[in-house]
Amino acid sequence: MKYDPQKKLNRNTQRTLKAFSEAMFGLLGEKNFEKITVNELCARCDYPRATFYNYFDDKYDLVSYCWYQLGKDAHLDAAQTLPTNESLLAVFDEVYRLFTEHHDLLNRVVEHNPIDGLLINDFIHHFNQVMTQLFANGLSNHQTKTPIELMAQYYSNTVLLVLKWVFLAQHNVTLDTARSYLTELLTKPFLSDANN
Amino acid sequence: MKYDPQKKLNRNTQRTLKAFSEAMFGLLGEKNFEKITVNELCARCDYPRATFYNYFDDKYDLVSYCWYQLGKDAHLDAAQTLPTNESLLAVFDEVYRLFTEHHDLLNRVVEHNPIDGLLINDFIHHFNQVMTQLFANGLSNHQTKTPIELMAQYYSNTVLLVLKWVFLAQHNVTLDTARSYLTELLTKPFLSDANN
DNA sequence: TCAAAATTTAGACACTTGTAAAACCACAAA
DNA sequence: TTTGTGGTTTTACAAGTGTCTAAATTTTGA
Repeated sequence: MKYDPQKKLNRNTQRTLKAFSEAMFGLLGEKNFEKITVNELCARCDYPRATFYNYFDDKYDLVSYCWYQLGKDAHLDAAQTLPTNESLLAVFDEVYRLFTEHHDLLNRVVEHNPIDGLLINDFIHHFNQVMTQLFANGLSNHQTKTPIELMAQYYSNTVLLVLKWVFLAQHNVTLDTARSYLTELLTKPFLSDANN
Repeated sequence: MKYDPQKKLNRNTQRTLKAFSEAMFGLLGEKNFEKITVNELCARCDYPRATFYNYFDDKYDLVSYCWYQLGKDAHLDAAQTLPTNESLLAVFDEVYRLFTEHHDLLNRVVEHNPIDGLLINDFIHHFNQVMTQLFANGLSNHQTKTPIELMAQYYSNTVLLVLKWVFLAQHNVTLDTARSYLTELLTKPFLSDANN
């Protein structure tokens, strides 16, 4: 991104960013991301090519701005109070809520894009970044042999693994079931040798 | 891949595949993957463009063939005997060994490619696929509330998280330390509320 | 209200991509 | 030796990418 979305932007800039991200969201629901061209995006929102490159480096840049937009109204303050079961699950719940809110967008995206393709990877990766950061802060005064950064990545990874399973791999289980999966994964005390 | 590397290939085909993958390995150590063009690959191994497209769909296709080549001499049979601590760690050890074997290639790659960029994601993803498959087989007669496929993904994810930390994020800790991280992550019985 | 400053747009450019048709080659069977 | 077949290579092409310059337009501040 050439513009920092955190910063105050003038009305014109906001309008342009919105137009492009809406064009992208629209097209994502219609066809494979790889097949989407910059020309197409520009045609859809009726801006010249040069304007696109004025705001974004390329379509990857735009799509990551889209994920930012999509994620920015999640309230993940619970992560600040890590480490507790409750706060971890609270974060999980909130992202579950967010993904539910955009359920039909996600469904349409999954229809046209492979689950392990670049686009969905990128989507997951975006939230992974955000959550890892949050968890790392929350864990900052926690002490373990394992580095905090690694722990944060682990928790974020695992939370998103379950959410990907539910919303992108479309197993569409209830929040309670999803929670029970997450809890089992995180608490399962390693594979027992006496098992089976 | 237009050719199945499992199948027997005639000498010519093998030579061509090898030439292209070596060209790719070479260039990966020299510059960012995004900047590598098909023309460049062809120039390096002195094959015409059309030949490239004869064998691969695009450079992503080639690079995934490269990862396949790199990974194919890992002996991961231990995964068949899941679920036990030992077999999981045995798999971990073996991939650790494999990555150590290619330590300088990985270092060079990391020098030119962002840790969270497309290339390294793809690299991790390749091994994730392979390991998830193995674990899913190993777990097939194991019963839990959580779906087996999800469990397999969880173990594979976590193993690779640590390996990525060590080899790609270049914290370069010893096998023993790496093992202890993995064990702590997998056994840590959730975040305790009484903590800190 | 006007001129300077900044931003947006048009058009062109060099380059890459992936595909397709036709020429070319090697090697086997007749 | 001839002929056919399969694969490789040449060449050409349509389309997309990202960059650049200059012109047009908008914004800003005096």
